[in-house]
Amino acid sequence: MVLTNQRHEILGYLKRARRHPTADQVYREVKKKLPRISKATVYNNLRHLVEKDLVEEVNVNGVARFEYRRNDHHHMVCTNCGRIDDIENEELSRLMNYIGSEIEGYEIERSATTFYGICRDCKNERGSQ
Amino acid sequence: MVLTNQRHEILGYLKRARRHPTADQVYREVKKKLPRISKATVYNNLRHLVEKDLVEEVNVNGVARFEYRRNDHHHMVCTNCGRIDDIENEELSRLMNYIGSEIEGYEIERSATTFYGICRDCKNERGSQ
DNA sequence: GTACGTGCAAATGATTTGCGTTAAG
DNA sequence: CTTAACGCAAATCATTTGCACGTAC
Repeated sequence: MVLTNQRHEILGYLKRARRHPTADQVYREVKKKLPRISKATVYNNLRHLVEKDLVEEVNVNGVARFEYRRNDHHHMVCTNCGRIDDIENEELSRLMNYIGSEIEGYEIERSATTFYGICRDCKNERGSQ
Repeated sequence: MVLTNQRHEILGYLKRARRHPTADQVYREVKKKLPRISKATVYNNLRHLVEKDLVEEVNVNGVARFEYRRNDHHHMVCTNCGRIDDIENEELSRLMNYIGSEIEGYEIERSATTFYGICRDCKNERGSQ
């Protein structure tokens, strides 16, 4: 893989990011370091990094979000503010892998579990209104 | 809810459809019965039906797909042809509900599990090439 | 009669692509 | 050197919106 400056900065930013940024957010952030970078380059690189399994893509409401690949985990999406949190649950991961291996006909490559709800911050805000 | 002809046909089509059609597929099919229907009407109604919980929306690769709401179930998406199949697994449903109820802070409303892989048809096609 | 729904066309927003130029290995 | 990657602008695709007209109840 050709390690360009652009690719390096994009991956670096994702490594640091706690949240799950959209392509546009990655673009804005990386632009601070590399002001001449184009949006197309960000999109191309994100796709590339996902293909190389260095980055994970999570699709929420039709918008792609990205995160540096780490342990097997699941997602919680706040339906109010759009925030995503990671959760780990070994029992769930184990069951998913087991089911994946048992499905007739299909050859499962991966799986994703997402919980939707209201995050603590949004719940508090609502309560205090 | 105002039950217009358009809404009736859209819901009727989804009830019959075995697959999980996109908005465009719904449009094309319903157009056969109601040639003057517009795409906007299809989109508006699909959104409406989802809000009313009569229809379920599944987002795959950034494209919305729809299905008439039935039992709690999960999805398998073929990464080759895009086909979606439903699977039921009580143990998984039970565990998901349990985890959802236990997550600190979040107030979970729903959850979704999707398996990605190669379906039987695509596997056979590849094998015979 | 009135609010809600429809059809059309235009707008939006995310993502992709074509192409001439640049830089990594 | 040579191929992959870049930057830019234009294109594409799914979805939404504004508005004048029509229809369910």
